[in-house]
Amino acid sequence: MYSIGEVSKMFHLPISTLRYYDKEGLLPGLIREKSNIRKFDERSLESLRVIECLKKSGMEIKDIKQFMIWCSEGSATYQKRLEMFQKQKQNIESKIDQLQKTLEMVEFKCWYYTRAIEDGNEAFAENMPDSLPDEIKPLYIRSHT
Amino acid sequence: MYSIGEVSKMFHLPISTLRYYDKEGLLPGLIREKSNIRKFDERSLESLRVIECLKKSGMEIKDIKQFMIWCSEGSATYQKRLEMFQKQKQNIESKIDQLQKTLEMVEFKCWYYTRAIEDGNEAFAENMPDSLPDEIKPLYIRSHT
DNA sequence: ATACCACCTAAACCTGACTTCAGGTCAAGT
DNA sequence: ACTTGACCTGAAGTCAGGTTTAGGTGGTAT
Repeated sequence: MYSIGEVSKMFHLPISTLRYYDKEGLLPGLIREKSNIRKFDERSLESLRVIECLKKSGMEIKDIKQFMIWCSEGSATYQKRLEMFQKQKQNIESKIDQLQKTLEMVEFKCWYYTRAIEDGNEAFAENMPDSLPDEIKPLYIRSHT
Repeated sequence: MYSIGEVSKMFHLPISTLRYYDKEGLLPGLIREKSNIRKFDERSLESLRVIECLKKSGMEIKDIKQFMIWCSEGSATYQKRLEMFQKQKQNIESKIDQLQKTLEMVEFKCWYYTRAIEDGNEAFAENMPDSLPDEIKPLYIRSHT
């Protein structure tokens, strides 16, 4: 059993954030000691680990809350929890795809300014993509579609 | 030359957002017609394309503004613009890495709930990772570190 | 001439995810 | 007795990135 201050240090989260998560219903199993003090057990810590992961994946607080509620409802909600993770898997995959495309555009811009610095101007940009090095062409094409 | 309404349709951005970008200094070259009406030329449209990309990469409005200002300052700022894109390239790469890790965790959870549905309970989770299928073990290990 | 449409501004409002504030409880140390 | 430190609460504040509102201008169609 851990106090809020200890958990704050363990997870590198401000105490205010832990209280906020509790208030928002992200820690449904959280226990209060006599005189109202929060006590985090192993299950609460596991909840925090899951919250950390779901937040990194871009999930919103209210959806994380729904998941935590399902967890506290037992085996009847396995299917819903699975569907939630399957949807989140797709969300993450499409985010990665989007970032890959953005990365190509940014790599193109790196090439572009490297060349502009060499030349001292951007005149080369006037007759693109014909004048492009072959390894840049596919970047250029995809960056502008 | 396009009106704000036309540009709004072309970029699928609300008019209010275009005005907001202008107010925040993201469109330094924007021209006003007699009687104060915004007119978007090819350069403004190219700015909007760049803004779209930089936003997708997760850059903040104030940093995009800085970039746009550098663009309007000519060849003296090529180096700064290059450095900005190089930094942004790294940001995107580490975001992708982070999402890959999160994806592994989410894939593990998909497997976990698929199994829980099969079994009707989560008892199998008690003696993990020993009881894990070999193809899940590496996921499990990485998901919890 | 009046109705309508697309445009304009400043300022207030909104959402999500926190953070800060003002004031209160309680156990332990001096 | 009193101060200190760790905890508690509800309410207000913050920040980014817009959106909405209220009121106003100017050109064209009936």
